[in-house]
Amino acid sequence: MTEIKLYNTKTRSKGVFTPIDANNVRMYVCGPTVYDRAHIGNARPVIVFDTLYRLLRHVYGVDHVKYARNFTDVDDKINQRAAQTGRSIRDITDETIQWFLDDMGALGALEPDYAPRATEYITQMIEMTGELISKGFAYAAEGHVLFDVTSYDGYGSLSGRSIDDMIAGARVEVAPYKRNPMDFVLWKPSTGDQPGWESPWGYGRPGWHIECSAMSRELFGDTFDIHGGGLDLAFPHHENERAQSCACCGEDSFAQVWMHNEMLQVEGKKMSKSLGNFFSVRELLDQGYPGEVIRFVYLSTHYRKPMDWTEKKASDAEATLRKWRALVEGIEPSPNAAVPAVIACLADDLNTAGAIAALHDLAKAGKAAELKASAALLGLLGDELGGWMQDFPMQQSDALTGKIGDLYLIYIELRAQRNFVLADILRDELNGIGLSIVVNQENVPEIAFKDPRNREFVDNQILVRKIDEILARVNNGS
RNA sequence: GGCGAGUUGGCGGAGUGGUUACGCAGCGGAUUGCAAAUCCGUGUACACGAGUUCGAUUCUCGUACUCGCCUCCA
Repeated sequence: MTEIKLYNTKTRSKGVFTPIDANNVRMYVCGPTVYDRAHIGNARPVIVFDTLYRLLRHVYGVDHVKYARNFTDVDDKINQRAAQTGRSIRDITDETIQWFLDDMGALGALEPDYAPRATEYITQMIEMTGELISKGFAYAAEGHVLFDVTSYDGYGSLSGRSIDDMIAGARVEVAPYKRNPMDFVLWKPSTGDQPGWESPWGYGRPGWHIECSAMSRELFGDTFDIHGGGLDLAFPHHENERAQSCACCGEDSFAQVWMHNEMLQVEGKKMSKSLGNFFSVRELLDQGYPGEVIRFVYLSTHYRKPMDWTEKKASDAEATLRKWRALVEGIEPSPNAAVPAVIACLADDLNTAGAIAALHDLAKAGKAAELKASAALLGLLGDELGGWMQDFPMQQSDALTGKIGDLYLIYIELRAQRNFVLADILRDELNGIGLSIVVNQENVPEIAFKDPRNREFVDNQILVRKIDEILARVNNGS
């Protein structure tokens, strides 16, 4: 069996992954708060852990791996959105969840085995909160229930912080009902217009962190294998999750391996609305970047390094995928033809960049079946993401098609007359307006759009006019 | 202030105590009317200083710089 090594945030080292039960490998990944379209940063953990999911299924068998990713559908941002728009919370969360699934599906992400919604596990959260109180790790005060961070010795060990240092930093919400400023909310009161549930501590709603503890316990039991998410979640979210669960269920309970992906930047800068480089996955897709290209770009950088989204990378990725897809077209890979070199890279703490290099080797050697089977482990070159190769978003008008036909005939004629000077001028001019004309191996010219997704082409009339101008100049020259 | 990560050839980006990453671009050649595509060939890079070592880009320490988290955030 392939030996998988993973970097564990908890131990700050890479180690051999040994599942608790190889027949039931369990992975829990923090999913989105559903109030808006997923931005491109949200996509990183989805793609990273989707790739890990594929590897685990490859190694342990499809039926022996379970993957859960939650939807946080109770949150003040959602409440705010509801208040602003006058829509119901359920309406907003339903719609956003579907968006998320659609957008991530477009990136080739498999759907997890479980996609629990927080609001469907309130009972379990209330139960766990009560358990924490009775075990002396939490206390009720003014309608709130708070976790007492000083009651749990291991608090801070996951993210490498000490309570004293953090209090010194003094960036915590101070509240009169807190015994310690670092104490965090398990349950809080709701007023009339906020979502809420009856509880032993009054009408209220859960704090953010308790949902993952309660849901992973319900789905996976007190202990499971891998917990993943973005590095920004390490503190406070994961620290608090772990404190709750380990306090409640025992020190060695909860996740055995903690994995965190690094953050994403755009053209070298932190993504932010003020810089104007903040965009959703949907926007990227609508701009014409195929989901597979986006996925390839993400996988080109190791998940524990900051990743920069750039147009250059996207166009490089597209060129590579075009080549590879041409190579594997019509190839039926044998199910287990994935190449050891690729598997070995992925098994080494998900070295996707190394795996891609190994795929390049296969492509260079012309090993199409191996390439296709190996790429499938990274969720690439499958039929489900291949549509973009045929896509031709630009609609051609009859007038444009006719003009291109004219150009084609003229070019052939010029070459037949061996009037290469004029033929080359025509070609250069066409290049200038985004049309390429290339003579193939059979000596037949082919006209193509250099960038079929170029927005300027949407207006065919402009292109027709430009072609007319070129034709006029060429005719004058003849 | 606290915690952490990074600095690799023109660009992107892996990895390794001594041997070619890989991709793109570039350069040379084949091919072509010229191109494009394709094929062949080509690059000795690892922030700086010190230490460990027979030998360090790779380990240790320090310096500089960059970045992230500590507040909702993947």
